[in-house]
Amino acid sequence: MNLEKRLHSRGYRYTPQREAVFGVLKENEGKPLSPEEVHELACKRFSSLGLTTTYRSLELFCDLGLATRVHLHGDSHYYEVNTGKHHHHMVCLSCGAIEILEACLIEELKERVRDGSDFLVTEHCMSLFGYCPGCLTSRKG
Amino acid sequence: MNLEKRLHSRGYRYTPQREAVFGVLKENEGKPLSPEEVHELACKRFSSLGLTTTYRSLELFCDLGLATRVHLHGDSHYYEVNTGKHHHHMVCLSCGAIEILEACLIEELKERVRDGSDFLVTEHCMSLFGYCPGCLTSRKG
DNA sequence: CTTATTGCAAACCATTTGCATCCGG
DNA sequence: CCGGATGCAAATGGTTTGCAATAAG
Repeated sequence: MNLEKRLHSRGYRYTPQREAVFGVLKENEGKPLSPEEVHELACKRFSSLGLTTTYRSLELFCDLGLATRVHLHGDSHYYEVNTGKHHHHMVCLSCGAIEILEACLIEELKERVRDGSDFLVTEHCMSLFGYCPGCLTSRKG
Repeated sequence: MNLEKRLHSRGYRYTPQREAVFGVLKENEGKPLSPEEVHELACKRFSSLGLTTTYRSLELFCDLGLATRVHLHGDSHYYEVNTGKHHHHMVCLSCGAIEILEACLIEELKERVRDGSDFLVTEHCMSLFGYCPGCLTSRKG
């Protein structure tokens, strides 16, 4: 289902601003972007796009399940198009590069939680930090 | 080693403000606190403590390895005294309660990363979200 | 005495909100 | 046309910074 139908099916309007923001997310699948970055890129598609609208669109897409918030070390938020594929991220502490990590041991961990307490786990977030291949080699260089 | 010696050994001064802030962290071992919360509690020990000083003390303690930043879903930072015991947190989405989770599968995950890419993992953060035993039972009624 | 530390006020910066205008349906 | 959506400007809230006064060693 495309963006227009998704929006209409939930009673929202299909606007060029939303199209621009969503287009940027899709084009950067797997690369978490800050609202600022999204705005800058989306302005190339719809030049008069306001930053406020960018924020509001990103939140809306999260509500609709079209995008997800990514929680990294930093303070600002990041957003990614929701592909349905569960994954985490590895962030390079040197250059800031972000790699996708498909491995996730949450199911095993949930088992342990279930055994150890009555807490019901419904969500989780995890990020790994370290050094990417590029920074490792140039450092040794 | 106590706080006074730790500070002096690194050339910092031992002040009642720092003592108050550190005391609050120690007293709340295992319970991540926001700077605001730390400030409020520390004021009971040193009433004229400024919020700015609280922020600066918390950062200093992290640098000295006496405290650690905790990364939860929310936007504000949390701090915890550093006990040396690695652990994560489970946050209740209903009442906000935070439970300590000692289980951690990072070593297994590092193995997988090592096999799958050249990324060198040095740090990680993880938080689980869900519902605590109390909220689960009261919800069922 | 010397200078790190403190507390205040002001600056900062990402994000949110109020509101008049605009435009999708 | 009508109400949701937009963009601007102003407000917000957590955090940081500048600076003169203070106090640790």
